Amino acid sequence: MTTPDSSQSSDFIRTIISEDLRAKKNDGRLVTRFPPEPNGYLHIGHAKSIFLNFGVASEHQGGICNLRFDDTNPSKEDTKYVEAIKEDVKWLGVDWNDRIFYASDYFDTLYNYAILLIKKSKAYVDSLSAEEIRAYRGTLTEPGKNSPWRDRSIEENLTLFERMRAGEFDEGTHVLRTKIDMASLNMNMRDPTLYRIRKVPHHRTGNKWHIYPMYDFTHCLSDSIEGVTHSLCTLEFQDHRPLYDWVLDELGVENHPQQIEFARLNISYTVLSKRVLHELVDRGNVSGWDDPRMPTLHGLRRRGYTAKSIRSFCDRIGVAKRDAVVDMALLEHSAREDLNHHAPRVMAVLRPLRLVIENYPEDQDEELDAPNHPNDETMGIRKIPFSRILYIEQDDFCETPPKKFFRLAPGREVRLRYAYLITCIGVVKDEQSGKIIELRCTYDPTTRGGSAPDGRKVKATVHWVSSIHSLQAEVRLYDHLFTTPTPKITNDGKDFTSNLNPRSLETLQDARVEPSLKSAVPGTHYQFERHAYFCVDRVDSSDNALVFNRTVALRDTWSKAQQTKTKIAGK
RNA sequence: UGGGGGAUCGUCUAAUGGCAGGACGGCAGACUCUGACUCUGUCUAUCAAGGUUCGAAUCCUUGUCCCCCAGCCA
Repeated sequence: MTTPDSSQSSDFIRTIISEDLRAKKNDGRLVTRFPPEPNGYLHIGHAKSIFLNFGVASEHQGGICNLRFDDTNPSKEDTKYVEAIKEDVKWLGVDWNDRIFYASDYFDTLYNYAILLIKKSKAYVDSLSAEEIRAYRGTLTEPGKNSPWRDRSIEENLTLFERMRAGEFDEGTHVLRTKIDMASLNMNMRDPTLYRIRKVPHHRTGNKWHIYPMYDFTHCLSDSIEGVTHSLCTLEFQDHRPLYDWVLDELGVENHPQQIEFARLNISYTVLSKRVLHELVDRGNVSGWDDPRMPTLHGLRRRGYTAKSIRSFCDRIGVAKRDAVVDMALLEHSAREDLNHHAPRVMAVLRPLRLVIENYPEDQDEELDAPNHPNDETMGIRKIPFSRILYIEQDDFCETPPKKFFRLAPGREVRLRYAYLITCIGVVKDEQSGKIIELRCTYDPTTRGGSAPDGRKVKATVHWVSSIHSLQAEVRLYDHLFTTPTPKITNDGKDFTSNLNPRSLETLQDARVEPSLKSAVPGTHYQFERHAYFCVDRVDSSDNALVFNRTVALRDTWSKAQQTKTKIAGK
């Protein structure tokens, strides 16, 4: 079990649980569970549930939380998803110890419970087609009507159900349904289906079964079997709670957990629906479940989000019952907050502009000391090579600087970070295009390290790399996957993909990074100073082909001010 | 127009009859060898209308708006 987080704020679920515990309900036991279906990858919405379930259990003496795969639909599920889910949960820092379960482990028990219901005359085999069942169900405002097969004898039902199990019937010919009330105001209570025939192999039980139990039958019983006390799920299951309780009551089980619903997570500029994420993967809108633009845990991890930042994000958003869309900026803040402490600083020039220091000897170079973290000496220092020809960022030079532009300009002096003060004395342009291709500068040899003996100040410090010493790298700049805060809301009946952001990925092939990054280990986090936090891509990066993913940009009041100015000017 | 839920700063979220608070965000400033970080100040909220009460986000009444439900998905 993970360590309790003492700073954990309370929420309505924790309040209920604390009260139950104080009242010695369930003999003072606390058992929760995280029940993913292995039909896709986990996303950050699942992280919310994981931290809620495992978190609340860890906060109480003796509390436990199970990891349980809800694997009742073999046509959609796969072992590869089971493995990916386990990896993600582990990555989040959650330890389920040996408490890993599968609903499919309960298939025999579930089958016997189904027989019990039949014997109690509370379930029957229906031979209507799927379409007919739908038609008989009625509508939201009209009651349904009983199936003609509803009054089969217990013996006939038993025989038919056994034959379903034995694989004697084709898919769709029969189902086992409860006998509740076709006129119920709650659609879920109109004789919901318990079992359907599926003639596909299951990733864990192989060909043993030809019938599979439905969620409403499986979930409550699995909870009960595992001794779960508090079954936490999302809001859309509120209407299912009467059925959850009905099944357990009818079967007279010993342990009857309490289902409590909370609002699922939504984040602006992305989608958190496994179905939709599946579509993005299948249609090739992204490179896969682990595309760094995806809100999946695999994607976020590859993008450079840390488990800790995701946890603090989940702590911050809280747990409540109202529908909400959390600002993506809050997630980004959580990333910066963690990375700021831990990511070593390095210099990288994303869009290089050649800079020649005329008074620096051609055949000379030297090494300068640079701290790995400006506010944390314990992270040490590294050497950075300096020479006559450097690269700086194109954005750090402006031939006709606007007001408040502090960076390099003709005749202006700035500091090269941890190096020297330089002054721009000339600009070389391409004769054809007029594009600036090189800057001519002089340096002040007395300013080695970056400060002037005479105490003079400069308004800006720019980062740089030495041209011959620097390394080429590919840099992937990621932006929001969608252009609108609520991607599922579209105009003119268009598909949600019409809101996909065409600029969600910009790849820079000619970035130059300092040589200390030579053997950067995949998955390592860095701050490219004055740019952003980056993560060495765990899939594509190697010693001879460095690839960096931008996790999240540094806050940038300068460019923000520029954008505001442009916007105002555009009006 | 059935049933089940929900409405508090721009966004999340506290306050369970007693000062509407926190975080993100925005704005302004200080600091700065990252226009970062940090720090300071500041901005903005109880869905509406009635009622009960010394006192209401909270209790009552009547409305309004939003979400979910008609899978042999979970």
